[in-house]
Amino acid sequence: MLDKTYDPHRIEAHWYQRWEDAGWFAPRMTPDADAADGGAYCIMIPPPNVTGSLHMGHGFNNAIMDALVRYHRMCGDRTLWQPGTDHAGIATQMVVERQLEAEGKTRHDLGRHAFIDRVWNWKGESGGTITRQLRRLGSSLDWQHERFTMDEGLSNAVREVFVRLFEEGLIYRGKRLVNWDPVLHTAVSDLEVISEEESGHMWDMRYPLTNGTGHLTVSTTRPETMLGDCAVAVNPEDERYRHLIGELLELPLTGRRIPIVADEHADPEFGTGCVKITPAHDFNDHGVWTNHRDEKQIAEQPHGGLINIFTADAAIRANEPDEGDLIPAAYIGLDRIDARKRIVADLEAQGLLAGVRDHKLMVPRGDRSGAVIEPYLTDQWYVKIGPLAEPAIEAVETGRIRFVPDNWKNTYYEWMRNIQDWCISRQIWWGHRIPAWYDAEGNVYVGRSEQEVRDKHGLSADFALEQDPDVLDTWFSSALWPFSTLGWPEDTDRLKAFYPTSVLITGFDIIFFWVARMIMMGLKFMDEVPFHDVYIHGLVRDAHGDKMSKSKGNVLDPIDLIDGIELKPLVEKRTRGMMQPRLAEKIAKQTRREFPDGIPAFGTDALRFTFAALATTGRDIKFDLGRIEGYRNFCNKLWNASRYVLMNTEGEDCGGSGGELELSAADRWITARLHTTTASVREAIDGYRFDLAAQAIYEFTWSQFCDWYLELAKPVLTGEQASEAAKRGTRQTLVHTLETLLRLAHPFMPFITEEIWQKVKPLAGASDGVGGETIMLAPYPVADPAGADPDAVAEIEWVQHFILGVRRIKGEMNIPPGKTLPVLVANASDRDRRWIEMARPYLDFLAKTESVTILDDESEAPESAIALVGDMKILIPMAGLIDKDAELKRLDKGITRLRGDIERIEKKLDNPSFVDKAPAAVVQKERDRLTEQGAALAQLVAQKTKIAAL
RNA sequence: GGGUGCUUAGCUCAGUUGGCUAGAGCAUCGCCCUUACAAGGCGAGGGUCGCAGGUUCGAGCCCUGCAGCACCCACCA
Repeated sequence: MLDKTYDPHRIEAHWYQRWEDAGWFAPRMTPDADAADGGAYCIMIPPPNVTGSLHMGHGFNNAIMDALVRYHRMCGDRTLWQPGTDHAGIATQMVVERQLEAEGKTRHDLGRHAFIDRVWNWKGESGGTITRQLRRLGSSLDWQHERFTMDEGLSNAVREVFVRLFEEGLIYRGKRLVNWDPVLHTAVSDLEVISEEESGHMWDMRYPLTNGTGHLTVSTTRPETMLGDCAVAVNPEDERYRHLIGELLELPLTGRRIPIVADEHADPEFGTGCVKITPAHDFNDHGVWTNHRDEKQIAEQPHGGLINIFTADAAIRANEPDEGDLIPAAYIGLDRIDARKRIVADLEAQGLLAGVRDHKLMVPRGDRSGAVIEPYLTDQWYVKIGPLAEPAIEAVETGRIRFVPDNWKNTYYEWMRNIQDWCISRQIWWGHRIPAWYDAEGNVYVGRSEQEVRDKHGLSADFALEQDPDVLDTWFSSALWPFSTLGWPEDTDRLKAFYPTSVLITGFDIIFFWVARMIMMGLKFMDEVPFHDVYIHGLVRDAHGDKMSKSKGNVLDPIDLIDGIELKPLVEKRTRGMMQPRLAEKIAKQTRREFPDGIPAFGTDALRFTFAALATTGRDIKFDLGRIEGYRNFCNKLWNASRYVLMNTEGEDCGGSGGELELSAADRWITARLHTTTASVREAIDGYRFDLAAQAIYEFTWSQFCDWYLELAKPVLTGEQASEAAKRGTRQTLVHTLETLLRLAHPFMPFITEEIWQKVKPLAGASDGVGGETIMLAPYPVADPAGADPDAVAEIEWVQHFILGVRRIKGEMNIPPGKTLPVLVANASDRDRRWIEMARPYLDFLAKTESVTILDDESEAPESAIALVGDMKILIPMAGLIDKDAELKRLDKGITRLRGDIERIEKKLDNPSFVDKAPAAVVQKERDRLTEQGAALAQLVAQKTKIAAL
């Protein structure tokens, strides 16, 4: 027997342990001759940061993946859910650097080798956190094959891919403008730069013409970059300046002369129409420079016009020996902000500042450091992306890869068709070292190892080679995830069995970072798409729709929802490590207001069911505690219903004895409903509509099984007059329905279903081939089209209407539900009479009927409150119970509703074009309804007249 | 500037090729500790489906325009 109360904590821990120890998460590698083999099904986990911890996004993402994986496993597919973690280069390195900072050290104090050791240590220390938390969620991942992006095999795959791409000319090294993070001292890709509008200023600066005829005024948001100007551009069509093209300007503060060039980039409508060109510090300017670099006046500029003025810290650099005073001494060493102030002041002093005004501008910041990103000239490695993007676009166009919801393909196309070469080198230490070596002359050699390079190029052991200090962008290794985790470049059994994978489950935020790159790399190296479907889910937001973030203090930890948390530790957790004490105070206050009693423990199943229920397509989800509370209650409901079933079946004859078996209409009805539900749930899951699946399970369990079937079963189970055969039939139906329901719900609530199933299984017998050790390997229910039972459904619906009619009268007349009443029935057909006879135990039990008297002549009836079941009237004598006025009001309400309805239908049917053009079935439906409503109306009106006359 | 999504009950959301009286959960209001469950049972109230047009016999759903919200991409120095 189950415990009296549902306690998620007690059942969850031990079941997970059991599942994992038994090896049930591992995929079957070969087709099973006995089982219906559905082929391979595989999902790759989006690898979380190895040193990270679980957040709501992971919770959501994994709840969906596990539901799919458990469903397919139960369907008999050879199912693999591949686990693993990501080294998350910059993010992880930053964490360790922050630890060092607390000790007053930098990574340079340790040196590269010791620093990397330290990161590995940190990984060892905190690396188990997230995988432990994934286990708490019940995730059925194949842990025996867990991978890490920097383990030996995956590193090998990374080098292999790099070398092959390089040999094909798809990886190259070049000096270009990159997004430079002056705090982290590394290049980052376009995707890692977040531009947001900020308040700034626009400065108008005068550049004097060398011919003494005046000056041009240029506007800029970044005056300090003027030290690197190589020209001023005007639009060739601009009448105001056309005659000045080719003239020279004196670049203030430097004494350098720069030309006026004609370029479309200059918009005559904007500002003064004159643009300063700083090719080494602005992407657009660099483009202009490219167009004009061969013109004599530009080519004669220092460095051909491409003048870098910054250090890696974005401070003004010193002059090189051969540069003379290219950079004026006054500014050297100043940080870009100080330099700006100084330059503006100096220009003003010289009368060259024409004005300054407030200006909103988009400021690019590094997504990790928050530092303002600087366009900066450096040597970097790039992937030539065009040739890779083309087949990747085609794979989606031809439907080999399908986005769910479909509209995300537009986002994908948009980016892929405008894609830029991918800067893959990072000037950090934690990551895959670029497999390239340089000799003293700077020649580059690329190979899988230094030895391979030496062998290939015939370099002797004493020939000095130095490996490129840079590491690869984290996403480079992530891009290989779908095949590298399966053993590539080896041709392993797992690779053969599970690539291409079935579906990728992820958020829209990494479509570019990850999804697109996996598609490109998969097609390139496997010659096949990495997955067939991409299911894109929304973001988990807080109850108000705000993004969860540490700084807003509105983060919910999935583990806290599972285990519960007291207010005090919750506040402590939310305010820990806050930089600003004032912010911490505000968050503490807000948390105390929102969770005055902390967060109660809801359990994993409730959390997972909530995620499933909220997983509507193409929409972010607002996580409201009310929802999870509701689904915790649902778990409780299932628990208690199961207790009831067990109470009545354990130790009883559930039909296994071979004794005579009789199935009641209720038994057949719930069985029919179970088939319908099974069909909807399967259809919903197959269509990635987890919300609909959850809803169907919830509705069946609560509103059908608990509210009606268990109640209808009671008179049979406890009734004196019910036959043994009927009791056996009901017991069998109870057990069978519950057992099937548990399997149906298992992918969404793995723990509670397993716990209960273990108790129910022995009673259910092996009739459904469910004799196994665990529900997670039991077959998923199949809907039998023959399971529909229209007769039973009609009869039970009639019973329900009868009961509802009586209850409604009681409810509205404030008669206690438990009070038994004599009930009269008039205008009963033969079928009604038959059903009344059969349903008496149900009616007595659920409608609390004291007696049910069939009137052959309605005129015999005393004054009564009335309810209709089709044409049949249910009459409850009013004497002493029912208020005349209240009953009249009730009748009026019904009459008004019916009249309105009838009016609408008549209008429709009077419209010749409706009768003419609408499908016959629709018209007939309306006609039937009119008849029905008309009869009902007549009954109510007659009743009203009768009552009113009293 | 380009794009995507959203707007349905007090709140959070369903509503799948257009067709019964637009549904659910939560919240609200009554009546109930009925022997599985008060984390419960029974009943009730609550919506001119963002606005304005159009197509259609018929529109929450399709088309056009507008408004508001959210997000993505690009960017004028």
